[in-house]
Amino acid sequence: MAEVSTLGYALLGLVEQQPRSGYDLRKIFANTPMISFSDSPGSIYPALQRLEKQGLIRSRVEERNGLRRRRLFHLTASGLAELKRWQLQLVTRDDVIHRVDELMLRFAFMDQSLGPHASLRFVTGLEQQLAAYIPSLREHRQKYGGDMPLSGRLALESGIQGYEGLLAWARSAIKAYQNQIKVRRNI
Amino acid sequence: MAEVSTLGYALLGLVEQQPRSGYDLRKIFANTPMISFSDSPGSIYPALQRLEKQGLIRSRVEERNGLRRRRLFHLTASGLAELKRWQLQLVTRDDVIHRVDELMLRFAFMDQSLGPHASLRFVTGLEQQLAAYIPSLREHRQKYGGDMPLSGRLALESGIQGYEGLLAWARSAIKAYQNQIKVRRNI
DNA sequence: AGGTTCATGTAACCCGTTACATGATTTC
DNA sequence: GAAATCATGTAACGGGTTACATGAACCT
Repeated sequence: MAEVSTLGYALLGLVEQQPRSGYDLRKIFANTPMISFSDSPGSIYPALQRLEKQGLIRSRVEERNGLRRRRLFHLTASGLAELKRWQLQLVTRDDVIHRVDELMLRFAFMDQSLGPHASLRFVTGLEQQLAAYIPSLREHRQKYGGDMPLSGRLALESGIQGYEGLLAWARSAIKAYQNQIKVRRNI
Repeated sequence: MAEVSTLGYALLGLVEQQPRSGYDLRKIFANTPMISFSDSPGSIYPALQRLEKQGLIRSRVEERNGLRRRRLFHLTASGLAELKRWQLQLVTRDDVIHRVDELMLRFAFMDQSLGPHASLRFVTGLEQQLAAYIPSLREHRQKYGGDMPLSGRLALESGIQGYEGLLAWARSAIKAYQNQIKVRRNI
């Protein structure tokens, strides 16, 4: 059976929050910071069909007095399990290099499906992978930076600063979760 | 005639620096910060074939005494023109939202093909688009941040900080080019 | 009556991924 | 002589992009 695409996981995370129609999902991709996903019907409706075929979501047509009918999708038990499996994977160096956006997506819905302890483990893993990867970029800059034209050097610099910013973010996220968990325990 | 993919432009930029073989290009994608591109032969060799069919690169087989022969690709005049056309496009809001990586790629090879004035125009345009886009993300955080679970809020925060970091980078790049151009003029 | 928004789809095309395949040369 | 590296390809598959298509309800 085929695998779930990044878009597929975004859809799973959104229909977990509440049952939604294809149109709802398109609006979210068009109007919120999830705008980095395409809101074209040609990507979303086929993706929903695939997820339903795989048994990860199910749909029913909602009849609404006066209003147009629409097809509402909701998550199944196996869809929730697949969502969790995907989120629980260890953060790898490869994720950090090739799939940063997907990492953030995995994290964005994590509290709602797995709770703060899993989220804390995730950002901790991310912090470690970033701390391990960034030095290799710095080394490259030191070795070859002198020979590069200014635009090349600056482009490399932008990559390094992007990862450094992410590392700083991960560290502040760790603290935020440590605080939250401590506070919860004291209630 | 079909268009050039992001990978295609990366290849054009690299063979502009010097003639290179498919294997050279794979090694660059495997061992340098351009590692965010895939180094699989199944992407690179077909991409090179497409570029050659489009007349943007040309190849000759290099015979090397003792060493294996390899196919060296070099940029054609029309390839250089296409590379420049792609790089000279105005930076749009859509670029900033959907194609940040491609923007950096456009910039990375810009000094070598177009010179510092074009690079300065590019980072200036990028700075403007970022400065215009970021407030809409901040607004979203202010409106909906309170209702979001911690992981969602943090994920949004990471996006905002990423764009803010890029904005700071763009401003420092603008200064770097202004200095460079001033110095050049005084020689 | 006409334009906009709501709402859901299909189909062709392209390209990246993954896996398979081959053979020469260098190194140990 | 075996393993690693050099070097170049092909083929099936899947999914995203773009464009096309349809129709109901709402607003003016």
